Amino acid sequence: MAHKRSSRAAAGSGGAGGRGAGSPAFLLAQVGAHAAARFAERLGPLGLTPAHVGSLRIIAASEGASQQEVATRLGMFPSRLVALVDELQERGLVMRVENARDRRTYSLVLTADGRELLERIGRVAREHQESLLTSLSAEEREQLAALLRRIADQQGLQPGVHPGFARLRVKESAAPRT
Amino acid sequence: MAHKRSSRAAAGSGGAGGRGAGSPAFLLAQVGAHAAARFAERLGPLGLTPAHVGSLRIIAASEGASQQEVATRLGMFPSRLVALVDELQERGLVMRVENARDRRTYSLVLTADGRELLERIGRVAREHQESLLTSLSAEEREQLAALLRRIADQQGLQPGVHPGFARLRVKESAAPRT
DNA sequence: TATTGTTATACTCTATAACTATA
DNA sequence: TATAGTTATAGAGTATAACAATA
Repeated sequence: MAHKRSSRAAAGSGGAGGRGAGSPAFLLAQVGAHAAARFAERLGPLGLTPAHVGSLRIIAASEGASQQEVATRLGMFPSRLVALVDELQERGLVMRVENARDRRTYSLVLTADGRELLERIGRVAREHQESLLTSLSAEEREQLAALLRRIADQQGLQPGVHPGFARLRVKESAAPRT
Repeated sequence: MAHKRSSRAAAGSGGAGGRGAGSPAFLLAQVGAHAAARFAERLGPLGLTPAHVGSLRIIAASEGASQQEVATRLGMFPSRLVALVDELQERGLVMRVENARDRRTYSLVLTADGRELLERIGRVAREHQESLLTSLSAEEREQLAALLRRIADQQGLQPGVHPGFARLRVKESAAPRT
């Protein structure tokens, strides 16, 4: 049903070559955005956003870290993390533990519910992946992951940190100079 | 320099398996967002956004289409396309040609400058791709593209249409039910 | 009455900048 | 004085709804 006879042939400029709408770079952005959107959809019923999940994962991976540290790792502004942690705390997923040595800081810790939810998120993520990569065999999935890891490493991306967490602003810049 | 000894090993839950921060699905979203952000950066000096470029490409690929048609293909609201076309028109890249048969509609056409700029964008896109995929050989790039095309086709993605054009809203949804 | 293009309004989201309390 | 966390403000961006012209 989804196959309209190699649907991605025309549109754009060249053919299957290396540029335009069919280029690996564009496909990467396109499929990646699709993957992110679908995952966000699956998170909806849990009342979570991708940013929530990213925060939970970082907090779980670095127990006791301060908000500044977590914000830095996620590449987001501290003021933004405050709101996220507020929400996670209200729902009993995360605790702000007072730090005796420096009473300005809090140590962020997951609650039991938080850890439980994280496991549930893991199941949702696996369902999502299965649905997304259903057209690829196990070997092909590993092949894809290997290629992507190479790119991610070379580009200096941090594991577990989605660039969308830090909303990079694209300056409108000055004159067009067409 | 970028290699901190297989940097993406820890963080998240499992190892290199299939889930968490190192899963193909997450990598796809992560690398895809990175690719999109970098491309947007390169577009900055041209005074363009990815949405501008997407519109230009669709208009070029379907000369004379109405705004409704273009908006539908891009998956965006007509009211949003109006603003984009306004800007493209102001800069002499696109023309709204009156339609004799139906005077409610305009046929969107690229100007000579528009076509020229589109070629320039093509060069920028190739530079971007080269910089993004510098760690992959030519065969590996084609391999990657082939895998992504399979996913895109199976998922019903339209060639040349980035999901980000249609800002899908993720409802906060009702109760968490943690 | 329905549809195209347009304009106007409201809303969401986020960066930035103050502010406080501790150091 | 500098820093962690917080709060408040403002600005960008976009969906939604209303509107005018034409079919």
